Amino acid sequence: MKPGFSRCNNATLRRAARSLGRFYDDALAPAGLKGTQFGLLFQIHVGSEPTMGDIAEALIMDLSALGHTLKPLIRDGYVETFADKDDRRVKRVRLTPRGEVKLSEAIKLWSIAQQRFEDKVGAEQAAKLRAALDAVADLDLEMPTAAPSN
Amino acid sequence: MKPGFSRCNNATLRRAARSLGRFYDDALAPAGLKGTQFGLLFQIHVGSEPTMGDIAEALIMDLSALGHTLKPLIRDGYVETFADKDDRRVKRVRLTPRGEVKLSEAIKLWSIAQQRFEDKVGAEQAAKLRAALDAVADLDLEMPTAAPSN
DNA sequence: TCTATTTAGTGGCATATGCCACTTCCGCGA
DNA sequence: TCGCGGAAGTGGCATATGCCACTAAATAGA
Repeated sequence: MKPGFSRCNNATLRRAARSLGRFYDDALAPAGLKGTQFGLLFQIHVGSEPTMGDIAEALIMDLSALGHTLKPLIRDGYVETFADKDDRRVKRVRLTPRGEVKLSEAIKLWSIAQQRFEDKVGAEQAAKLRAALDAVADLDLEMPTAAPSN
Repeated sequence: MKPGFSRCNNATLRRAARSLGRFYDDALAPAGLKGTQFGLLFQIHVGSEPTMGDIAEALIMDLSALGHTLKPLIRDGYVETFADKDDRRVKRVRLTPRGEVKLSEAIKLWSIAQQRFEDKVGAEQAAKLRAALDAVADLDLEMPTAAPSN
C-alpha cells in the first residue's frame, strides 16, 4: 500500500483536514486568526445572535469544545456573550464591532486561499466535494444498539 | 444559506472530520484508543521501523505534533523508539508486542465502524471520497511567492 | 580538517476537541 | 407549590496539532 493511502475513511479525512487546515491557517495568519476561528466568527456572523447550542449543532461540535474555542475570541474582544432574555440557562453569542472588522479583514484573506483551492481542483469539483462531506457529516452512523426493540 | 453548509472547503472538511471522528472514536473506545491513535499505530505497523520523519510525512503531520501524539502511546507501552544505526539524529519507531496485540484488538473494532460506514455510503462512493481526499491532501497549494523567479 | 549549513527531533506555548461531573434553570406532574 | 428530570453551559482533564526556538548530528565546502 502506498504511503499515506489508508483504507480508513477517518484517517484519510483527518489527513486531508490537516493538510488543508495548514493552507488556510497560513492564508489567515496575517489576520492573526486560525481557520477554525475564522469559521466560528463567520458562523456567529451569519446567525441571529445564536445560542451556544445553535452554533455547536451547526458545526457538529461538542458544546464544551465550543466553549473552549470561544475563549480566545472573547479574550481578544471579537466576540461577546449575553444571557437570553427568556431562558437564563441559554447564552447567546454575537460579534463585537471589533469582531466584525476582523471578520471582514479575514474574509479578504480567506477569499485568496479559497480561490487558489478552487483554481486547483475546479469550482465544480470543490462544490461536489463539499456536498459529499456535508453528506458524510450528517450521516446517522450510530451503531445499532444491542436491543433497539425493547 | 442552510446552517452548517458553508462554502469554505476547510470549514466543511473540519466539520465532517469532527463528525466522523466521533463515530470512529466511539467504535474504538472499548480498546481505549482514539481514531488518531489507531491510525498512528497502523501506520507504524505497516512501515518498516519508520523514522519520525517518515511517519510525519505519510500522515502529513507536523513532526513535533507527531512527537506529542506518540507520547501517550509510548507511556502506555504500545510503541517504542530507538536510534537509527547510521544516523544518530534519526529516531525510529516500532510497535511493542503489547502494541501489536492492542492493534489487532482495535482492528476488530475498527472493521465494524468501517463496515457500517461503507454500508451507509457504499464501498464505491467511499473509495471515491478517499481518493478525492487524498488528492486534496497532496495538492500543492503553496501560495505563489512574491518573487518566484529570482 | 574546520566551519557554515542543513537535517531530525525536542520542549514550550497556544489552540482545537471531547468526555465527564457538576451547577443552574426550566417545565411538568403530583 | 414542591420536587424531580431534562436542558444548557462550565470546568477540569486528556489528546490532537502547529509554530517557534533550540540542540545535536551529519555534510558540504574552503
